[in-house]
Amino acid sequence: MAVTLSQVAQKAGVSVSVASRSLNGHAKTYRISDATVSRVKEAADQLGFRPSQTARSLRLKKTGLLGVVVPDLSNPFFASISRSIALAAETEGYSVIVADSRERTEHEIRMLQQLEDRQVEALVVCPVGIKSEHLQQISQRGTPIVLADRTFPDCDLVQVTSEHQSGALKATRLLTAKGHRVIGVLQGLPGTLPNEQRLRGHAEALQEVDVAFAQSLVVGDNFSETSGYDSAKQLLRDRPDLTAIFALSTPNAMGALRAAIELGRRVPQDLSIVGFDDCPYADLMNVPLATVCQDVDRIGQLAADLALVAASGSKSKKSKKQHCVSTRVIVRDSISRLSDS
Amino acid sequence: MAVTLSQVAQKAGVSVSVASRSLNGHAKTYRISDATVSRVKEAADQLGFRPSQTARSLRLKKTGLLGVVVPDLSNPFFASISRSIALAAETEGYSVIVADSRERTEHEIRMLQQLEDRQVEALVVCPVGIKSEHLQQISQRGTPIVLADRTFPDCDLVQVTSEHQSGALKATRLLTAKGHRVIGVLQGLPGTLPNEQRLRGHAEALQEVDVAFAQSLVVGDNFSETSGYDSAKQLLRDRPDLTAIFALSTPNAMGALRAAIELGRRVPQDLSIVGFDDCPYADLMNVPLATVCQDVDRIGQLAADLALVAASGSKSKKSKKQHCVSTRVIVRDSISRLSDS
DNA sequence: TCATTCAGCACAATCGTTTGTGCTGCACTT
DNA sequence: AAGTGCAGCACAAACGATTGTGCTGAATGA
Repeated sequence: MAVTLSQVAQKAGVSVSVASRSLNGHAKTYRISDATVSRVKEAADQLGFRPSQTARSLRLKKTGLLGVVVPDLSNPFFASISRSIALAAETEGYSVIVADSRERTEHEIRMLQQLEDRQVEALVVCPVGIKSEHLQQISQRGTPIVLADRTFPDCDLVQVTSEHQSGALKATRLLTAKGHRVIGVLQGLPGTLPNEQRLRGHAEALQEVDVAFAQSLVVGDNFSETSGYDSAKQLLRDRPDLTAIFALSTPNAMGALRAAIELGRRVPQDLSIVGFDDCPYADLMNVPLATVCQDVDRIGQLAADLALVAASGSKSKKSKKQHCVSTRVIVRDSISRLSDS
Repeated sequence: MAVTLSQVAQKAGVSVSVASRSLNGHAKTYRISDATVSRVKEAADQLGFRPSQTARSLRLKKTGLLGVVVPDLSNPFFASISRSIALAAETEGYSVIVADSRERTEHEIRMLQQLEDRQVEALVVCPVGIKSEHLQQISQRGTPIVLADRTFPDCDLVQVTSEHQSGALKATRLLTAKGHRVIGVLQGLPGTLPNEQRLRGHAEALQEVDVAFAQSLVVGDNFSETSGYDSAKQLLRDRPDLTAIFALSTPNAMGALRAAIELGRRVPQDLSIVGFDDCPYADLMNVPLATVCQDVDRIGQLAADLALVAASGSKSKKSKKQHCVSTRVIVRDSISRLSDS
């Protein structure tokens, strides 16, 4: 159906090799006359020739494809990351294949396999779970891989992550500065680097005001709204002395907000809430949620750039592995000063 | 780097053709002995053979790729559509390349070109703008194309769209039922099918209560928040008699909400607002926004299915062109009964 | 014993590019 | 006039798979 190079060559009255070189700008180095070049170009134009990317991928061993795997594309956080990756990739002439692992490692593995088979030149993965062997294997098999968001402490893959610890530090400080001392934490997936670093930052802020970090105040087991809702509800019942909640994700925070409303706790009068990550229209929320927000665009762009650099040879293994993107605190109305009664 | 079929063949002591057929289940039809088949399979396993998708794409003229173009991947609406497309495609063994047209026709054209060059087997496009020639051309060149969300009235491409008119009818009825008669409309991009059909539904609802549709109450020129904000602010100033606003998109509605707050108009006491499309956590908003929501999952799934069916031959042009997905009204607190003062 | 048959495989073309190398003339030189 | 050089192109081998067809040898029949 599509017009091929040999048809162009035929129309121009030359061989395919000459046609190829004429169109690729290799004319000079292969001594092809200007007259021939323009004849070829004209023929190509007239026929509407478009080189088959599939064929050149095979020949050049370069697919121009970047694989992206995220846990949930409908989550604005991952959607934004995917977007910035796609935009960054496009400026380099790459296309991105996105895959949704549906928060399941088994799917993640399958999607990665598929992408590897398609010979993507590099991968950007926001992993689910806490194991990284399958990722390391891919890397060892030769496909450069960049981890974003949920990375692994002990793993030597290239990683892009936010400054979780200092972000959490700043978040908790917002609370301690207002007098809060009994602060519940709605955590995400335990064992993941973001979660642990945020906990550490939280503990650090507590230490600044001489409060001991209490594991009993840390509840929840993943980044979802259900986890936030359930564990917040439990915590609010168990600990009447609780005056504030630090939620380690936006869904967690929304779950907390919902729980608070249902339990008749007014935010921020009865309960202050700080979240992690922003969400669209957060300022128009029931209670505009104070939060530490990550620079999703930068994360995506950086991850894409690192992946593409890795793809373009440069097998100098000495390049930096850990890349951190700074966070930004957004103060909104969900925090109130604790009346020292 | 990767292990090829010929390596497998060599290890098994057979020719590539035998190896190929052994692994593809064509053994019987080509009279290959069971012993040979298992030898080949074992060799493939041991070497970790994975067939090059690039090579088989070239040979089979099937890339197994589905192209998706959306105006803004960070918009939850398009993110969700992309996700359901990706999930649907995956079950059929397809991978999807997503491209973000950044709300610009010029980018859309470029992305489409790129996808065509990559020989995607079908396209799902949420077009920007109001021209469809470039889309028709692609279709004519042989790549099946399915339009979603923003479709074109006069165009004979396969389309998946919501029941905009009946949706808008239901939305406006929410307002007229509460006594509202002077209703401002924050419209999206004029000329697009969703916009026009929603306007028609709105007018239909007005007619039911014997109110003439007034063009002067229709403001705005695209689906963005800025458009909603600016035009709402203007409208609220110009028309003190206005008691309600129907926003034709979520960003438009959010802009209106922001404008209302800034102008000191309480929602819903002073001003009722109804939106189109839902957004995450809408129920936790400042004013939980009543809205007509589209079934994004269904839209994506349907679009993907149609695209893939079109890709799989079935050149029976007699298949249905226009596909409609029903909408659902979500009543929330942003509407109040008009006190008949 | 010779021809026929078919099981079991190998050969080679093909998909559409890119690219190393070889071939043909013409213009030179001496 | 024979050799040298180079401009200008064509040939053909890859890339890694799929697939139509041809080849070989053993088993069968007569």
